[in-house]
Amino acid sequence: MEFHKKDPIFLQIVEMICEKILTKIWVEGDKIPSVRELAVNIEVNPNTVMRSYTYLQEKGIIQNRRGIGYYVAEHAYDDTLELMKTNFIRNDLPLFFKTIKLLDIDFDELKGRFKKFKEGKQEDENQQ
Amino acid sequence: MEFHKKDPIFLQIVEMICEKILTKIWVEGDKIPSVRELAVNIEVNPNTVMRSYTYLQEKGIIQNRRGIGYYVAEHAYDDTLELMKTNFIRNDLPLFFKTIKLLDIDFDELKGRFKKFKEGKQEDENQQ
Amino acid sequence: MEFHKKDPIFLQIVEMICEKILTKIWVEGDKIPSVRELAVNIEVNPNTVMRSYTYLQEKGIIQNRRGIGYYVAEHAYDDTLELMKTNFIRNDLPLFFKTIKLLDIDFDELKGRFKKFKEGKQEDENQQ
Amino acid sequence: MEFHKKDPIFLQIVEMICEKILTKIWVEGDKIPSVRELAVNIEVNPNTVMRSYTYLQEKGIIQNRRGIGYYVAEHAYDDTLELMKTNFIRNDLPLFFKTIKLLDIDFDELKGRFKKFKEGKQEDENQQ
DNA sequence: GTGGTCTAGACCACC
DNA sequence: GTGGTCTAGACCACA
Repeated sequence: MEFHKKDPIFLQIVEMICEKILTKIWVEGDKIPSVRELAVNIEVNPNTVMRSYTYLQEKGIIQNRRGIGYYVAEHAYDDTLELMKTNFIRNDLPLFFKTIKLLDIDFDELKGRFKKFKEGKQEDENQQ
Repeated sequence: MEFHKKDPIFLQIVEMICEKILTKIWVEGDKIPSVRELAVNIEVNPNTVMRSYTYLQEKGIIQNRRGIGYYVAEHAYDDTLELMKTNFIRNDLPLFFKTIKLLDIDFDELKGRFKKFKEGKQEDENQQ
Repeated sequence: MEFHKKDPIFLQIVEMICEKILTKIWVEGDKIPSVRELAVNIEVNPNTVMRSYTYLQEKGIIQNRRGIGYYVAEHAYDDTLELMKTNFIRNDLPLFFKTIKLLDIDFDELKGRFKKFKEGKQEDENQQ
Repeated sequence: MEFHKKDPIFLQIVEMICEKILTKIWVEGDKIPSVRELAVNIEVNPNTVMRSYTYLQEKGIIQNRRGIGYYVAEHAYDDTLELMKTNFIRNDLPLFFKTIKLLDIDFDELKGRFKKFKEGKQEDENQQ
């Protein structure tokens, strides 16, 4: 897994997990990889993965069964969607709008790009 | 000037300057405030302002005339626009699209929000 | 480490690091000293070392692994050589030639001097 | 006149004057431009020119006749040559040698370049 | 432990 | 007056 340096790594892991849940790759009740296992897979310090899991547990998206492992919690899909949506609308969107306006970018042109993006990424979707 | 703590202050200063240039408040050849002057104005340490100026000079957006001060460089407007635009398209846009798709947000609804945003900010526009 | 005062210290540190890379004392993938460690070693403020590292990172010669430290980047040797060589040919050489011509210095005599220089420095070579 | 930012401007002016003397464009006894005149010509603060003249006067290369102006001093040619030569050999040459060695540049190839340089610049020589 | 940012204050060379 | 560099020391987030 590759990380950009804009956000902390543990948040990028969180996001990766949220994606799995939103795309129904992982559904409620599924066991997710152990801290160590994931750490090895994505070549990251176990502490960092631990931090991601703790974060997600606090948000109620995953649950720990002691000695067994972490599981996708009940209502995880809805909670994740809710969490990311409010986050997006509160934080990302205003900045996004500000930039579009400042750079004088045509919103309709963006729509075209978005369509292409959706189609172009179709095949990659189930990888990884 | 107020700073959020998501980005480092010196980058927020950079952005502030870029905005001045993009909105033509500062145009090519204009002298910009001296390091110390700006530092006092926005209540920040001169080192921090210095860092912003150095950064902008490396990008070719401002230029130093020795012993005199910093000036908005030639082609600063075009360079700034270019720089921010490619940056936006390469980095922000893909992430933005990815999130919209993942959260299944309606693009046309966004357009409505954007219109409101633009109008809502109308009155601030001519302040500085 | 001793510094002359013609150039800023942080650039002398940069040069020192480039030399280590060019002489293969440090090779691609090597971890270089942490900011604090080097700062103590060469008796300089950590900020100054930080500045050197940031500079080198921008040039793509070293890379940061978050929370771990700085490493000599891929192709660092080639990049460094390339960077210094073009720099030398574009900036130093013309000035050098201009001066030699102006002072009417014999080029072949210089060659002799250079040989002596090379031999005279021979014993220092393997120190660090 | 254009200045690079490696050296202070006043030293670049000094050098420019030395060149005029070494190329015999200005010879002993010649009146050189007044501080103000030169300052206007090369678009520089008069104080800066003044500093150059003072510097040269201290070195005995130009002389001030009060109320009249500055003149190229006796033995200016020899003194300039001497001054620049020792300067070159003491400061520039060792650095130059060090770099050539580090970058593993062939000295004989340099000689070829120098020849070309000499010829290529032939026609520019008497301008300015 | 690592880097990264910031403040405060000093000193210097240059214009 | 201007920028530029450096030190000292602090604080923070991240791995």
